[in-house]
Amino acid sequence: MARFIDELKRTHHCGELRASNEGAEIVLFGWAANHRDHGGCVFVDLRDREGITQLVFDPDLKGHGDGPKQAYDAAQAVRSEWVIGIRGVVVSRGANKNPRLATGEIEVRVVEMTIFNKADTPPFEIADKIDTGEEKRLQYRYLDLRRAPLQHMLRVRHRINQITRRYFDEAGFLELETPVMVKYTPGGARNFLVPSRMNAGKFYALAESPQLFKQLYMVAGFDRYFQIVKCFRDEDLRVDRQPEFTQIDVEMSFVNQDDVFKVMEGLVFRIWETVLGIDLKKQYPSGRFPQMPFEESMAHYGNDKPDLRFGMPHSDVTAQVIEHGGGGIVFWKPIADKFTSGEYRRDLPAEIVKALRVPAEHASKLSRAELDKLEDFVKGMGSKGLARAKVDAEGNWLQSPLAKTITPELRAAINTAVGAKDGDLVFFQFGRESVVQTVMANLRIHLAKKLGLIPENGHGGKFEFLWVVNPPLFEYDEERKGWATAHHAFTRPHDDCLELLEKDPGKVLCYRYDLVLNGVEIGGGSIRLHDPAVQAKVFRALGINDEDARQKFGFLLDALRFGAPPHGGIAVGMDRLAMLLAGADSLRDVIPFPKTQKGTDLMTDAPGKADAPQLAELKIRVVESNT
RNA sequence: GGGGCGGUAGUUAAGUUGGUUAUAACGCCGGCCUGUCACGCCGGAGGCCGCGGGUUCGAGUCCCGUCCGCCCCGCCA
Repeated sequence: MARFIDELKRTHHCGELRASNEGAEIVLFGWAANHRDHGGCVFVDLRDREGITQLVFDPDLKGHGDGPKQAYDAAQAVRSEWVIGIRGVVVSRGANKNPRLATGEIEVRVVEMTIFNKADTPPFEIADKIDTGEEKRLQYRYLDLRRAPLQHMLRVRHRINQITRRYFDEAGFLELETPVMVKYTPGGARNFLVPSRMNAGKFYALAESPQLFKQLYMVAGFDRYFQIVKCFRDEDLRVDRQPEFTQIDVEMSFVNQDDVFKVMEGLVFRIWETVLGIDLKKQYPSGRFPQMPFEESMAHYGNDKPDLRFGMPHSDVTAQVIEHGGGGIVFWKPIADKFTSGEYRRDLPAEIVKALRVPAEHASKLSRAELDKLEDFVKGMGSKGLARAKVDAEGNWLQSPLAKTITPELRAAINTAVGAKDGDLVFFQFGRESVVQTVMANLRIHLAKKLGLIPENGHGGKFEFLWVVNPPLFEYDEERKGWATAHHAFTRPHDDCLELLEKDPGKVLCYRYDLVLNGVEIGGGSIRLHDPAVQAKVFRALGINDEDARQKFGFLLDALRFGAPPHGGIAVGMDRLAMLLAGADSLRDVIPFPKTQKGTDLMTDAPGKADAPQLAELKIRVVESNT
């Protein structure tokens, strides 16, 4: 029998002792966070997941035999991150209280100690705030995870999981699982492939989402489904994109878009209440989040995930430019000429002109050098340059390459459109719509950060939720010269758009929706297309023939013919939700063992090579490419 | 696939127009110290300057290539 663990069981965690425990004899286990040897006595800060308790090793502690002396002798050798167990007595710190510590009123006089394990000197300090680079932290992730901020973030995940399960269970949803290894189908996100040994030469795909299976659950009559599920996508990574991530996946039968919104709003309200103690009812008294049409979001923010914590919307001034025939600006004339009808048509691959007004109070904070640097910023996104104009009290444009040639009429029209006032600064971007939108969307955020217009994330931060609704069902694919689905082929078009499916596909809107929080898309879904007749029309508009359709979605098409109820759903990115809740800047901070931007794991060195026998079994030959 | 930033003791960084012994802080090791809690004081050790080539009398510094990390575009629900 070992003295500690077998005989002496842990009585408390390191975060829970208070003045009320004075006099108690307790047993603590944990890691030595810090040691301060004062010659005559030794202090050790003992840490476990609940907090820190100060231990005092005093060789002259009376009434406990020679235990304290032995513990003191051993404690002198204790170093950072050694794992120890102690038996001791809780005493008041008297005048030496530490208000920064939850347990700061007391300390534990150690009577007996064991060293469970020594530790190498850690490569970085296990402290709340460290300046160690992420590379090192990921390499020693298990040490990084010992730090309180990361422990906190993983607790946030735990809370979200528990709340989500309880919420959906109470609302009559069933938590059902879907396969992770699924059939590979081209199109959409790239799949991770898993070779099949028993079917050599063939591959499973790791599911990029449970989409089709949750729809089949609806066909099977389960009515309300949810799952907290890992998904996999082999696409390039970003600060908010990981190759494997977790979704809160939901599907419901006999519902419309608004029914889905209500369910998800209820969940989000409860998560905010429980995790942050924030009552979102104060911000959204109706219990509902605001909605914005996709079209409006693109026009004012350049993307479908606007950050509404600050203003500075864009103005699309293409119509004005067209009306004035380019208004004397050489580069704008061709844009105007394309639209001889004078009608701005979003359904064609277009070139557009957008303006972004920075109000005078902020514009004055930007130096000439900073403004010039913005040029490099936009060029990195495919833009050729960034024209700007300072507006004076009469509406004249100063310090601007556009000022010399622009007609007073167009200048006035643009001033009106953007609401320009004395001292304002207006940025312009023109050219291919996709580039202009990307550049302007990023410029707006970049400027807001630079100007300090974005409040901090997390506790005490600002949370701006938004549903972006009614996007077009199709996007024009300029490479393929045809229409493609903006999402997937099973999104339901608006009923009043059905006729347009054949006549003018670009104008067809659909029941698809994104939930946006602070400029991050935290969820998206749609009402599905359950009517085979409409389905056929959509495929026709997409130029998908029956054979293709059968190849890709055969089983779903079959299922839809066997009595599919009207249904729809949504998937919420759990990691992104946790990131915003915890006030983290990166998904990697809320994922216990994240991948790097190249998809590698710096700790385990995954992915790795497979050995020859296994590859042979799979009938896979690895070709080294030297090109 | 493209654009940008970075890589120097265990960690984070400095390193001038290329110049002889590559700095600092924290950490680490040793010593001293009964009240610290970012303990303090004294002393010490610690370097493949990412890697490979080149230019040069001489390269952390300049050039070429390459690897790794980060941010963004493309891509991606």
